Amino acid sequence: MVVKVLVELSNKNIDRTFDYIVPKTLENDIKIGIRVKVPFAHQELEGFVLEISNCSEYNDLKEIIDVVDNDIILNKELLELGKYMQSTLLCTLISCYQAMLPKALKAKNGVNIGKKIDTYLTLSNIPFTKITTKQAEVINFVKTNGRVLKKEANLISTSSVKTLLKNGVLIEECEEVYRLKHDSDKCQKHELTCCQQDAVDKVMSSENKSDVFLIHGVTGSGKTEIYMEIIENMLKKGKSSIMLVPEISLTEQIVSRFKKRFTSDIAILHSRLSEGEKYDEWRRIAKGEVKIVIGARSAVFAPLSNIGVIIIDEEHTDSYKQDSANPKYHALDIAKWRSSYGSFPVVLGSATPTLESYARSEKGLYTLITLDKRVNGQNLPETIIVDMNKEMKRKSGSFSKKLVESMEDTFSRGEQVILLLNRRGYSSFITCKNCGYVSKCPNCDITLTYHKSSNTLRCHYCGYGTKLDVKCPNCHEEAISTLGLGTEKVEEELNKMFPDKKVIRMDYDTTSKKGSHEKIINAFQNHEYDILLGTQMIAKGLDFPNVTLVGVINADTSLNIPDFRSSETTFDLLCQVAGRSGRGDKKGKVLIQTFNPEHYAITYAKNHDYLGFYKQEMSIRRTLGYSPYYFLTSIKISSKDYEEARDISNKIGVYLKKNLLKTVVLGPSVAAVFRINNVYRFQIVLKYKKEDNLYKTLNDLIEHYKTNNNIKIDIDFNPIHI
DNA sequence: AGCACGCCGACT
DNA sequence: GTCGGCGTGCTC
Repeated sequence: MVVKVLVELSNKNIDRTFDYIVPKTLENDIKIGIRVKVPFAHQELEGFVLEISNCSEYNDLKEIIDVVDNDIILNKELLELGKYMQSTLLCTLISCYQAMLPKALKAKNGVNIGKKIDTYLTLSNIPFTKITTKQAEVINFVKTNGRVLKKEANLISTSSVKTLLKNGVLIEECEEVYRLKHDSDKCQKHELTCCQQDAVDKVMSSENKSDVFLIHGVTGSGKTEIYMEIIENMLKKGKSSIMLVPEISLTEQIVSRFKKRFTSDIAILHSRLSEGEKYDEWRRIAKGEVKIVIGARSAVFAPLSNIGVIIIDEEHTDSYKQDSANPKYHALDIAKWRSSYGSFPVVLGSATPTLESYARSEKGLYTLITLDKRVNGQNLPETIIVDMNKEMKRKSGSFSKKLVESMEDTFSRGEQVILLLNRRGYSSFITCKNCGYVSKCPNCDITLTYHKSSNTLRCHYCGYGTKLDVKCPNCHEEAISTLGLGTEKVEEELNKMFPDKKVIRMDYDTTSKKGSHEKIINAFQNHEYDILLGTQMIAKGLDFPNVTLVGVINADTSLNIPDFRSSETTFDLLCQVAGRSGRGDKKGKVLIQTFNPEHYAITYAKNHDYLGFYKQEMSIRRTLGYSPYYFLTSIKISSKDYEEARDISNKIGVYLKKNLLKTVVLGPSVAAVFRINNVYRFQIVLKYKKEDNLYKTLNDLIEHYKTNNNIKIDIDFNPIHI
């Protein structure tokens, strides 16, 4: 027996299978999709069995060392999906398979996290003759309880338990235990409105078709109830469901709503679980013990069988696209592939769909379902734009008079306030008033951010940190001062302005500890605090009925990012955060402070006018030749050697221009952040509508440079940021 | 990704 | 004369 094995190393040079002989003793354990241990280039590696055959073209085969799994890790669907990803994303096959699995199952780690096993003891019917007092105690303990944990019986006498097992008086049973506990108090489902029921019916009518639905529903229009109803309908038909939600909105709030309705049929996958917990959840899914999976991006790979629907909530969220590591996949593409593989619908939901999705629904590729009413019957909150250009002349700090007054008003009614500031840390940057020096990271081309609590300057790219010195390192004057503002500084201002009001801050720094996210939300929910101040992570999904005022301290930060999607991001963010106001039965209000009061992203957000924004942004995208009118692909070329990076980038640019005749080749230019961790980065952007030569040309490019370890070529199709 | 093989500089 | 630098190339 010969097996074709894909080893765990992700390298273009070995992005193929290698043949191994299976020793007779292991032949019975071999299945396609399990992991095996093999000798490979003077080391022992793990790899996946992708094929079984009885011969090989290669005649000097080595033997596999061992079999790692009993059960199949990659089923037929996932094996095929990986190949699809490899060919469309131009990455290594092994990286695709590894992206599908919890870390504990990536080859190599398998050994470290084993299953957690509990051992139980029961009484056999073998008669016992001679027994000691201790043994009698153990037998009695087992007899009265029927089935006991071995470790509990061991407390009486370990040696007695051992003897009784040896003599066959006791029987040992092993059971895998899952580390996550699921509560099981059922909750009543809400009565659906006609609009909601209509949406459910539409999706259910495509039950066995791989159709895509786009639910465009204003914040508070009850999309979650629709999802739950669809899932329940599928459940009744014996089908399973996957629901993707953005990582940051995967809070206990949402999860408990689902757990209460679907009890133990549900598995949760998110980054705050430990590796062991993730592995357990994955095992429950793979064994068919659950029918519903809720999770962030990678949950789209959940090994469920008989899938009825994949739902992607807040589909405009950019974290559905993996953009840091390979494979740079978009969960939506994976969902679509699985939907055509298994013939079931995909449901996308958002108050602010991506232009791409909305354009597809206009073209008839997706079925559009619009929900323009909030379920509580409330209108969307009144939104006021505050022109900070006028305010600044009064030197009023970060807060306009209007915002302060509105806050006082809200507090006087015993209601709560959410403040959004899209910038963590104390202030944006540090500068010298004497010579204009700006502190930058020594490894990256990035301005350092000041964090007051630790009195340090930190690089948000590589994590570099240094103590702040009041003396300017350039001109040696004591003239260092802070410019701009961050959450820490605003918190300080708030404490001065409203000394009797309690502020809780929620940003990357205060939520990095496990469970702190939940704690903050719960404390605010219980009105232990009056003000929730945070970065964009407060904008999504949170539901606080007592919040009637949302203030956006500075709407311009996201507007000023040099990216073609910055208007869309800003519009989305403002709509999302505005949706946090007035969710209960009280009227909500939103205040947006900005230096660009006329900007269309802000004015359309003020009027909650998605379509207006959509039309204007689409016409801009059309003139500038961006997505969704053109496809974009970014190619990053990086090297520690500046000259080599530059020269090869130029060469690649020439090569691409010669081979891609229907494509606009932009660059090479230096990447947005030219230097990160002392690696120099260049970028080429391709713009095209249809380019038949694209994959061949890029594949040849990768082939050509795959042996050069000094140069890294990174391809990102439909990048989120360029 | 590792690790060996291989061909050139400063030392016991 | 040898030890060891890391450039190139292979891994069933």
